[in-house]
Amino acid sequence: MARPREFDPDTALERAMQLFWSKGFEATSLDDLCDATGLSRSSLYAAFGDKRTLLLQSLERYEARIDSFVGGSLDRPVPIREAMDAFIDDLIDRIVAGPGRRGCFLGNCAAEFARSDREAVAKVRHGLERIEATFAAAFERAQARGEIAADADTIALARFFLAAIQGLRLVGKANPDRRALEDVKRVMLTCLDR
Amino acid sequence: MARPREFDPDTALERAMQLFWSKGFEATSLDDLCDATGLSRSSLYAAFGDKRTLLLQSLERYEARIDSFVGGSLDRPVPIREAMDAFIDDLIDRIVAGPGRRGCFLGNCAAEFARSDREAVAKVRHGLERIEATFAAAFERAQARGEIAADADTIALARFFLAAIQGLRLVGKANPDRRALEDVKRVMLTCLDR
DNA sequence: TTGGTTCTGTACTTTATGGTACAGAATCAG
DNA sequence: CTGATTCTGTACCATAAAGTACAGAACCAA
Repeated sequence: MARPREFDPDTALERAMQLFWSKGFEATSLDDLCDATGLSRSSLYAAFGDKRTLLLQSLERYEARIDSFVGGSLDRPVPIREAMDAFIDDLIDRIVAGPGRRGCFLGNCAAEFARSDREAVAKVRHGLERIEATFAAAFERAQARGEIAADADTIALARFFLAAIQGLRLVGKANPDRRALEDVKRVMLTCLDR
Repeated sequence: MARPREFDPDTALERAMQLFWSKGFEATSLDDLCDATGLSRSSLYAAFGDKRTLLLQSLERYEARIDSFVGGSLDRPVPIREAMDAFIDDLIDRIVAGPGRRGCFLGNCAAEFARSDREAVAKVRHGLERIEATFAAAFERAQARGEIAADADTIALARFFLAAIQGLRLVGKANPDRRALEDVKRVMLTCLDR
């Protein structure tokens, strides 16, 4: 062992992820990344490999975070409908206020890489499936509590909410209008009443 | 008047649009555009202005086309639920088969330009609102026919389907799995039964 | 035919990009 | 203290990009 690192890789990755999330992969230059992380090119490359590898690591980081965020939001001692309502309301608040306007990092990467990077898309799919499973688990618990019809298909519901929320966030980018987004939310939530 | 054009601007724009739709704006180079259209740089610039202007024109072209496609799909002599089912099934078919995997051009641009190009986003919003209106009109007609509950909010329904379909197409990019997408469709359609 | 005008293709310029080389600074083991 | 080793910053390289200049081809009017 010799000279130790002068930076914290964890915070550097966090900053890189935030930047990729906000600007997308192509639109983020290495200079941008160096500015945001405070690292020089050499340190960046030594620590994380090239730009694309850094993106893949950012995706993994995001996946873990978003999944635990979703899980935490839905695993509260309130009816599932109430929890979902609050969860989506929170998303809408952030879209309208601005910071949520950058969408979901997974969704952004799905849009950007669908045709060009199979490995990145595989990571995105993995992340989406994980969120889907988290939704499904919450719906199953709610079903056991009698809050969702016993014959409801919780997997289908999970897939639906996954897609609908991606759509909400995407549409919100172009039209961050609270009323419109709340209309979407209201109809979405009726799918739990059955 | 002097030397006439050797190309058809309409087909050139069509090809440019297809390319932007498939690859996105940043990832499409001028060389790509010249290859696809068969034009030289000079002709491209003289006819359409710079790359960004060409994208904006592509957006307008797409908007008109997608709106008339949606309108045509929903304005058939069948119950609205059946028409929506067929419409979404068609989307799913294309996603699974491949060509639909590039998503909706409006959605792609929403994702790519949300933060970087207000004018492009305004065009996207305009297009989305137009589709929303087309959905709403179809739902109102269906409501008048008694196929949708008289107290249903057709605007909210339109906004919901707009977002949900964007979500379906986005998720389909990362995971073009027919069963999963049909699950999403099935739950979506229940929102018309009320 | 001819002259003015518009179109087309090539070659170029400028700028920005991702990635690398390398010299020197900082550290720890012995 | 010393020297091997790892880290950091600067300078650099090659490439690709968007956009432009310009010469010459194609056309129409007279």
